[in-house]
Amino acid sequence: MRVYLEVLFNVPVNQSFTYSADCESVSEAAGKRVETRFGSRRMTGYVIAASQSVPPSCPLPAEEIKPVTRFIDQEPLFDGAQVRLARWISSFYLCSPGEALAAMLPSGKRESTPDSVFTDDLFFPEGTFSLSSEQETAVQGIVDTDTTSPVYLHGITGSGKTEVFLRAAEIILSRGKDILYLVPEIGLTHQVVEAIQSRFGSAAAVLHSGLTGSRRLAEWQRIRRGEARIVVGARSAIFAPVKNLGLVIIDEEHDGSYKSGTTPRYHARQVAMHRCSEANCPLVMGSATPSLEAWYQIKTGALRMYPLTCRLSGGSPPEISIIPLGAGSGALSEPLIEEVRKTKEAGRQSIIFLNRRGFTHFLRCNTCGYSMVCKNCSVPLTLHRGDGVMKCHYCGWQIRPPESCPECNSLDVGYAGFGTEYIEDEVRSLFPGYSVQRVDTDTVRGKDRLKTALDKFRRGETDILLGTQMVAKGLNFPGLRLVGIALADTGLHMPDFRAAERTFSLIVQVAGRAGRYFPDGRVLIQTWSPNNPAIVYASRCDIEGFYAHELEQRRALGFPPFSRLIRLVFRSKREKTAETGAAGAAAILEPLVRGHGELMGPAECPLSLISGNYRHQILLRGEKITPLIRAVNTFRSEYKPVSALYIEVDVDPVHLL
DNA sequence: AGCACGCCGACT
DNA sequence: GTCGGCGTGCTC
Repeated sequence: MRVYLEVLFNVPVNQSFTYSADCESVSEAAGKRVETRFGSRRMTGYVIAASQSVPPSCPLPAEEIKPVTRFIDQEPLFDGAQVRLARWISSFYLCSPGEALAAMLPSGKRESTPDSVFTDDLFFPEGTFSLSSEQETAVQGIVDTDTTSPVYLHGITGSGKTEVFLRAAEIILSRGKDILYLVPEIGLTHQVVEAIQSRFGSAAAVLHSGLTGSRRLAEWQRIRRGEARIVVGARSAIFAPVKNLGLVIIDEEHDGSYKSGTTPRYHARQVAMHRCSEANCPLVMGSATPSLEAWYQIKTGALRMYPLTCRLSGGSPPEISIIPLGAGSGALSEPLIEEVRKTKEAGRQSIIFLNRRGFTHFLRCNTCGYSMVCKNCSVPLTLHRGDGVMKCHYCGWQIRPPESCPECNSLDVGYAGFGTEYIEDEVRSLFPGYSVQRVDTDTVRGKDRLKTALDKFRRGETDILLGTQMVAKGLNFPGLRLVGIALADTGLHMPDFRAAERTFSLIVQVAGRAGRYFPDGRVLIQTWSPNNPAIVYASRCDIEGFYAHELEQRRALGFPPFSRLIRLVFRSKREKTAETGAAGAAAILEPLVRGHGELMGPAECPLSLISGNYRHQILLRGEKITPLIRAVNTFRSEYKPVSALYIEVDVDPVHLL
């Protein structure tokens, strides 16, 4: 039987294409992938519909319609619900439906079987040990069928969030519904994955980044067939094809990896909200340091918050001290050196935490730590050596760099980097005879080497671990006593309005590592800005205080959560093209957003040159996101960019570099 | 997004 | 005289 297929491709074209195929029946084709000729190249296409007649959307006569080369899948991969979700993604995040669908689906060609088999194929709920009353209340709040507003579990590290999630999952599963359990990208949430696999056996599917395409496809089909009913995975697991969605769990909700960095630039939390409201099922998120967006919703009552205040594993919060750095400081201060020694003498271990290398083009007073921010946006200004001015990358405001510090009149103002890259040498020479291990993406390639390094530390074979973000999450080390944060400021000088939020969150998360098992944990925060609110509140573990302060800042400056943003990046090999392209776009966009918000910029992106491309940006800001999306849509249809100019659209951006 | 087709400068 | 630059337009 000759059938006509409506096919989408992973190309930025808002259109489907018609192909033909010989099938047993019309219904067997939809939801499968096909291999086709598309123009002059071979491509994978997604069959979203099939019929016996040429669909009206096809402008060609039947005889010019090409046949597909072959069907890739035996079984369908997706159904109407997923196509609808793809269309929603495409309209919200401004990409083509084909791009959205491609991002949702696994790319494996043939299913393969797992190399490790489950020993326990039985689903066995584990209702034996009891929850605290706080935990019990939270579980009831999540599974309560009378209210469907999302729930937030706010709890410090070790307060038993995972147990609440798992208990709620058991209850939802017992009602015959399915669960999506999202964890951050960094594959260090082993405990959660292991807990789920041991508790739910083969009813669980794990979609981690280490899976091959064919394994991923096999897991995907297990989910589709209803064999796996609880899915654990990173961002893209929000698209898992569970039949009867009953609960979505987002662990470490504040984590930036929930936002996709490539088209479609979706946020798993936003997609989760959409899926849950379609399925009329609960959504629960949790973190010790919620995103400001989430915190604001808790305060307005849009999210129901359940606090978890007890440290179940015993121990007490670590003692946290701020160590101010000043002129002439080395990378390690005297107090930190002293504490590392004391820790070793006590037979315990230290972690020295290094942030990523900071942004070096900002101006800092080397006497008082003052750094210059935009008067409109309160975002760090970056220096342009070429024209000798400081510029704001949000609004374009600029000013000449001062000769002396506006705060303390010191003449020692400059742009010097911090030199944390030499910290390893310094540590080794300061502590001869100590075993030192550095853990970051440069030194630890591949998951095995990371795991080996961390296992070694856990067994107490390493005295000092030098680490980046990788060691900041989800790991418990029994022998750990001291956490030193080499330079808490680095993040603060990022030209990004979320800099304070990230710095605060990082310090609180890192501090949570120390004193997890022992009552005498110590955290030392080295900083040039000992009075910075993010650092001061973090050092006191004053969550409420920080959020109240930061919300006021955001309100005053009109940034999220008090507004929504769309970022447009104009990228070109030629500086002028990017600049004039952005200017031309701004002229069209400005009247389109008027009445719904404002246009900020155009300005150079903080990272103005990435792999040979010059980048300029426009930020649209408004109270509601929908009119802004509409404005960008109209703009896209009106504005024909000159050649070699590429436009990237990011709805609700989380990184503005 | 690719990729082919097409129209103007520096090479054997 | 060609090789190749990337601007323009299309993909069922």
